[in-house]
Amino acid sequence: MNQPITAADKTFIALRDDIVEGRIEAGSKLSETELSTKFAVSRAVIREAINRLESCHIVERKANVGARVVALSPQGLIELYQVRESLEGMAARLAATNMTDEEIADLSALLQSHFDEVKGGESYYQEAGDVDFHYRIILGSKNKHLISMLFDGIYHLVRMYRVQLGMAGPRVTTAYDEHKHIVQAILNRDAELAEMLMRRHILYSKNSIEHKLS
Amino acid sequence: MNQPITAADKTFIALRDDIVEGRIEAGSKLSETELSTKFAVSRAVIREAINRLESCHIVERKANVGARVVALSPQGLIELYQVRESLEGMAARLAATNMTDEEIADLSALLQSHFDEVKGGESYYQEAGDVDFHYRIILGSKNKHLISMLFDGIYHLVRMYRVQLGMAGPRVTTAYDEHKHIVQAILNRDAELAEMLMRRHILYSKNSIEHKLS
DNA sequence: ACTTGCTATATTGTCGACAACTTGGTGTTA
DNA sequence: TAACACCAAGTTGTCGACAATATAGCAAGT
Repeated sequence: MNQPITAADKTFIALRDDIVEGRIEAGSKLSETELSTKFAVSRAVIREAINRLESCHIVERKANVGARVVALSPQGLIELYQVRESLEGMAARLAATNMTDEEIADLSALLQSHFDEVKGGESYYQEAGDVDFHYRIILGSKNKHLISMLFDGIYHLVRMYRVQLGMAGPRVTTAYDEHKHIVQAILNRDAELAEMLMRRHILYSKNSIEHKLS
Repeated sequence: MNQPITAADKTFIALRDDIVEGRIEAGSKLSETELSTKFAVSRAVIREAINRLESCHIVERKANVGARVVALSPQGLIELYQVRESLEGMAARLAATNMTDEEIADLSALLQSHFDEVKGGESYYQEAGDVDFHYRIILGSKNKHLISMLFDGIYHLVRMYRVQLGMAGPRVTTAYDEHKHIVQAILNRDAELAEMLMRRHILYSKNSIEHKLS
């Protein structure tokens, strides 16, 4: 799926991006016929794309009625971060035992490059870097279910909230230190601590966002 | 979806049960044409059912090649229980704050009925009761994502392992005590403890299963 | 005016046929 | 014999048409 092959793949990704980026607004109805003309594919392809979006929890469907883009709400965001805390905490725990020394070294290098950017005054410790950090740890868990749940499901939703509620990326200043401590715990193969630190990290992140929203 | 409406709903559920119960064996290929004759529906319906099975992680699909039922492995079971530990732990934590007094009372009553059964010598503290207990706590979390991930995704897979690797339900003797302590923690609104106990409970369960397998 | 029931319309669900792709086998060549 | 190209059969992907269902609007009755 990294290389979209079929028309349904491409349509799924295009539609998902349209929704996540807000070009199709949250809560709006998805008409199959309308979309099929817009994307120049048959309704079967659109239906498959919508089905996949549904399993990502990006749209909701009712039989014989149709599909709507999910509505964003503060409550929904909180629930999302609760799941993130749970899953990514476990991912950090597993990563501490399952990552190879090489992978940990790479992770350290990534962190160092972030440090250089922050120090350089660019303060360009933006979403891309943060996401990359979390990605590596999730992959490091080597747990198929964790990986797919987070990558295919949760992360696009998180991004949708980020984009549409206009949060300017993750917290720049303190997040770096938190990342550093997590890497240190993984380096020490301290699974318990890695999980705890990751959960705190996400909890702080959630609190920060809630604060911005209020 | 509780009441399957469309043909795709019914086919999805029928197919899922066939796989979980082992009537379609793990690792086997799913031919769309073959299934469409077997269930007397069009291939479109079969395709939708298979798509949904894929998002449950019950089958795996490769573009232009087809779908296979997932293969069961000790490693897969371990990964599954890691996710369960993570998610159900969080569910217990949330349940401790989000369940109503009434729901907690019902949960206590359920536990009591289990106690009566165990005491009555029937030792009929079987899967149904165990599953019911966990269901209520998951629902008590009031977290949509948690609920759907566990109900639609994880639980059918767990059941598939249970049936096909022939594990005779959950541990009868000690599980009751663990359940009791979890309920007590929820009753005390002690979220922290509830999570910890639930995680232990699932961890023990995993260890018990691993022991049986070896 | 409000409710009730029907009808018309539009949308989703299902189907069978065709197109595109993978795979295994065959034959050719070095 | 090994390697390569190609062909054939079968499977999946895509399409347009038809059937079933929901929704909005109108009409009639109280």
